[in-house]
Amino acid sequence: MRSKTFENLAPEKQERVLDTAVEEFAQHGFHQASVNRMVKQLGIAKGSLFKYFGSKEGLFQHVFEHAVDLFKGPLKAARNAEGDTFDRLRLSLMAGLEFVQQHPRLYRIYLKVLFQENVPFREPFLQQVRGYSAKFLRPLLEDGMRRGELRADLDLDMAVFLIDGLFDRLLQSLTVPEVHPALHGLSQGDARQRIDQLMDFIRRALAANNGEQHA
Amino acid sequence: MRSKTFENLAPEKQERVLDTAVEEFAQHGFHQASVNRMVKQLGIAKGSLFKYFGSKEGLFQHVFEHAVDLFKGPLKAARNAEGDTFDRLRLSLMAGLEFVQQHPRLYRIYLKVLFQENVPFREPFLQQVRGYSAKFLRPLLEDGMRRGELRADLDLDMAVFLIDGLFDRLLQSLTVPEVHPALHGLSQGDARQRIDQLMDFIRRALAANNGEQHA
Amino acid sequence: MRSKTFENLAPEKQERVLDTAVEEFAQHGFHQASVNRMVKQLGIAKGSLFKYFGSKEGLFQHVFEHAVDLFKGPLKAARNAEGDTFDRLRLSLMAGLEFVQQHPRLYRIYLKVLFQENVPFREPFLQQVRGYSAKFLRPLLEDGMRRGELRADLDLDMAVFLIDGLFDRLLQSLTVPEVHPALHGLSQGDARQRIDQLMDFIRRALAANNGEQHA
Amino acid sequence: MRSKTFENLAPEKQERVLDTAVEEFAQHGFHQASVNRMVKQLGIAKGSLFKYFGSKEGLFQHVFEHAVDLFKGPLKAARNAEGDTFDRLRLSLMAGLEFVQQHPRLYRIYLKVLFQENVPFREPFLQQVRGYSAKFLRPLLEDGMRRGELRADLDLDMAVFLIDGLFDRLLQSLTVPEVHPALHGLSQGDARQRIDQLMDFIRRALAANNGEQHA
DNA sequence: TATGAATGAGTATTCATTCAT
DNA sequence: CATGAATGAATACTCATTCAT
Repeated sequence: MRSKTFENLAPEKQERVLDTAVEEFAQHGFHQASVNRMVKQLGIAKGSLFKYFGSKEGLFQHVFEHAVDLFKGPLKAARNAEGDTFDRLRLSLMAGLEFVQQHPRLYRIYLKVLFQENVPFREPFLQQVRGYSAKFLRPLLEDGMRRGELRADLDLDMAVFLIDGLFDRLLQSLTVPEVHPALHGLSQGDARQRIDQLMDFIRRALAANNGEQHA
Repeated sequence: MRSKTFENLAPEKQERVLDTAVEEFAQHGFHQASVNRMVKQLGIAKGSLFKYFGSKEGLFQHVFEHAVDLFKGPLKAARNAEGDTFDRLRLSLMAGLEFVQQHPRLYRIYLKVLFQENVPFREPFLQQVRGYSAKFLRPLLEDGMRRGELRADLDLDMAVFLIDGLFDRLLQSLTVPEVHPALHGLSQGDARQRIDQLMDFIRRALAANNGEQHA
Repeated sequence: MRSKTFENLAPEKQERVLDTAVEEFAQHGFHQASVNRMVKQLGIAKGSLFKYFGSKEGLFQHVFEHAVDLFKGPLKAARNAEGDTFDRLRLSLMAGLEFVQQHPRLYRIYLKVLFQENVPFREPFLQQVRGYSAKFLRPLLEDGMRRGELRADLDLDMAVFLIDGLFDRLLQSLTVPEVHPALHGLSQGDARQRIDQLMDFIRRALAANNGEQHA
Repeated sequence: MRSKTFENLAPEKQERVLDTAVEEFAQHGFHQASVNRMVKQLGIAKGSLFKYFGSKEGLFQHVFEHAVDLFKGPLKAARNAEGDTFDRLRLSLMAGLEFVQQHPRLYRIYLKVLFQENVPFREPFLQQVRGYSAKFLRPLLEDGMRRGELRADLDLDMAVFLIDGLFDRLLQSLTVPEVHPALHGLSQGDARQRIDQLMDFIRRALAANNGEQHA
């Protein structure tokens, strides 16, 4: 969707456009976001933005692709992590936390899209994120079972669901004020403690030996 | 907000109006919902709807209050449930499941409101729902600790957060297609099996004796 | 326009309806007045008001006729006043002042109608008020000329215009805040003084002997 | 309030828009004026008018400012006039007359605003017009007293009120049909005669020597 | 290539009036 | 006779999109 016109722009201008769009979409979601506000904020002509992206939808897609690109880094790092299954899970959670802390607006956009129907690129957007579970979490757990670190009777679907859900919820709680005010805005140390507690829960629920080595 | 005019209407008409509004809000959320579409769908004059509720906001509030009323029943049933802590947790989850299965659109509205800012009555709406954890889940867990059914070293905040998050996620997965397609639309039996698996996780993570009696 | 239905009402109810209408029209003028507000204020059904008067216009006409009726009394008193021309002019001004002080809302309605086109019954309304000059002021001045109390070279049209305009302006200034704040809300004594000053002006301008006997 | 968009328009289009707005506001007053009618009359899109002025209120403000600008010219001319106090008063009346004859619709708007509450910019609007008396008429009369052309016992407040009221009334009568049909639409010569008569009245009422030099 | 004026279908909301009960 | 639910054309205003300059 993004035209060559946009790619020919000075990189810093491209960045400014992207940043403004991210801010607007994060604050208002797709439908309530206003192209008027964006061009006003940017100080460029309305026609220009449409030349760059064709439509509001195209602009949104650009933001989406950018977010996916940014997410690839931490994911790859987590994928290559070493240690036992739980160590690697913990690292992937930390990677997620780092991402949402560095890109809170992208995370907000994702959360807004989650339950907003009629948002363009919603399906590919969500599939991409779900790909995390399918392509990363599941293999990790399969590996954990092969190694005997996880209970042999574990239902993989359900384990993926459990971890995915808990991780997601914890990230929301730690970063988005309105979901669980109680856990929001913890200090670095407290956040780490919550993460440890969560990992403890997961170990107890999933580990082969009831997580006793953990004590 | 709801005027006497509306209360004087024939009950079946009240129901039709409510149903149409629920459908519209569930599909589009508050801002994208269109009063025009609603009156067209209902076949009534635009002025009538505004006579009934004063404003789009008033109509939304009516829907919200209706939802809260509907939710009180299952909640009360769950509150009075007997058995050990895990039995009671399970029953409350079943109550939640029954509610979202019978009123999937109300659940969708709630989910849309969660991450939509600028929605009227958002705060009271969410507080009402959060009240579930605060007034119901927490006392239940406290009771479980007193009885010695839960680990003595359990952090209550975290336990509430964990269960609340998992229950919410499971309900989403079982009822809202776009969140976790894999778990959506299971047969009754399969859904029950998923619930059992989830309860097993929770027991392992929380029970005093590592849930061994469960085996 | 006023139906028999209305005339059959209990007099105190008739009065309440009239009073509410006067208040609404005085506050908002004809177009901005709201029938909704009136029936709400009155606690009667909307249909009833329309039964009584047929339309908003009919209600306005009723108010108008009521105002004219009320105005007849002071006018008659002023007409029968004794003394020289200037004494009688002064008494008619005092009569006008008393009227607008006792019925400020009716006066406000008149002022709103003055420059509001598209107001029903505007022409008859204004003609009725103008009748004051034509039927009362002009004969009084004619009489004054016959008696030799007024300059023989006086242009009657212009004299009527002058007095009418000044009286009207003074009443506005003394009773309606927004026209001439400087003169509004004077004490009884000060208002009387202003009236004396005005009469002095008029005597100087109109009297046969330059108003010297006045000193 | 007026946007750059409007200022960038071709001057003749700006004029057409302004003219249409003046016509609409003069005919109907602020509240009854219809933006729909204006754009229909202009043959432009509804959105355009709102781009130009932001709101109906903004459009009204533009008209108001335009009127004030137009009024500055005649006022300055009157201020610099020479001659005795009455000559200068007469010239200022002539200036007013010329203005209302050239811009009758602006004068109608002013008259409508006078007794219409809830009109935006009403207070500044009226203050601006009242400024005429405060800044122009009063100094002129003070000067007249210093020169000994006016009676020494004159109450200035009252004199300002008198002249202001009479001038206003005369302008209304000469230009707005519904106020005093008798004086409306006079020929140029007749109008001039009326003005002379009015000035004669004023001289008699205010002059030091009872206006005898006038005979 | 950038601009920004123009568009027009869309939004929520109001209100005098009608008429079946 | 009184009621008040129903009407629908009207209101001011928004906004993504187009296109001539």
